Amino acid sequence: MRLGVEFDLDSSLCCGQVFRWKKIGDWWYGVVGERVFKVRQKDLELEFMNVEDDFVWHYFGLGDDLNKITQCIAKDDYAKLALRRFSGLRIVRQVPWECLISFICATNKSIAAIEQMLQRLSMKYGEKRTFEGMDFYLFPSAEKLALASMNGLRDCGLGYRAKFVQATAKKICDEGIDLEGLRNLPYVEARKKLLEFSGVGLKVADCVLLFSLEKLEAFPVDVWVKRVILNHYSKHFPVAVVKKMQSHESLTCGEYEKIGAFARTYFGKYAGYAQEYLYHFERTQQ
DNA sequence: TCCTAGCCTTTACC
DNA sequence: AGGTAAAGGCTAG
Repeated sequence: MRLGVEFDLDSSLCCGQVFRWKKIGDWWYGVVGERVFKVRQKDLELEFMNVEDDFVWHYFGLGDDLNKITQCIAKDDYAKLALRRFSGLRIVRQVPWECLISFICATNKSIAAIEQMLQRLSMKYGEKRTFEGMDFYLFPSAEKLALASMNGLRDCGLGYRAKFVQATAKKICDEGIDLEGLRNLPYVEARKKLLEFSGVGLKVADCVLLFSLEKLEAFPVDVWVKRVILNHYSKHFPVAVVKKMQSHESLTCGEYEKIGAFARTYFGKYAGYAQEYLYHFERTQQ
């Protein structure tokens, strides 16, 4: 596929929004829903195998007007630096179910640990598919995880997250919840529905909204984004609020909402894109 | 209504 | 080797 738009495959898959892609040589191998396929990029050429054009177009968010988005969120020198550093990074359209479970599991875990956990879950409970002589595993269904034993889930390294995963899977099965359908709700209402799942607070909900439900105004605030705010945007907050944010590591709900409200006012309706560039930039500045 | 403290497991990295 | 930080959430008070 000849790209008529700006895109960077590596940045998009390495910025911490997805956990199950694997690079072998210059090919990225992915499992999305029932599909197992591979993708590689050479400048303006995006090459892929075992998947259709329109799926790739939608999955990698190639329909997003990145020029417009970039202009919109380039509000200051720091944001411009991050935008330039990872130009072409796009928000991927994940499968909501896998995204929900992924970020429920992500609490208090580093990215390497999250990847390992999700891989173990998939190998244990997901269907095996063979592609190019290699084994890949679909992400397990809600039915499968709802029936999984607590010890089985804990063996995958989930720890206290096991009961959240099981309860969420059960709720989806029992109530026949259509996560994809949340795309049709406005941001605040879709968020309210997500918060009803156990193991889902404001941060996890925002990740699911941004990375799978196309709510580009969602602005997930984790420890890294909090550092970005304290180090580069503190002048936009009252001194008392900044002092309180510095005093303890985890955010209160009130502080979280204040940061989100600021981000949507300051960066506009594509605040989520700003978050992803800033997050990735902060993390790679070690 | 909002905030706080204590607790929840495991992994990776230093 | 031991300590700490890691894309946090739940509950009681």
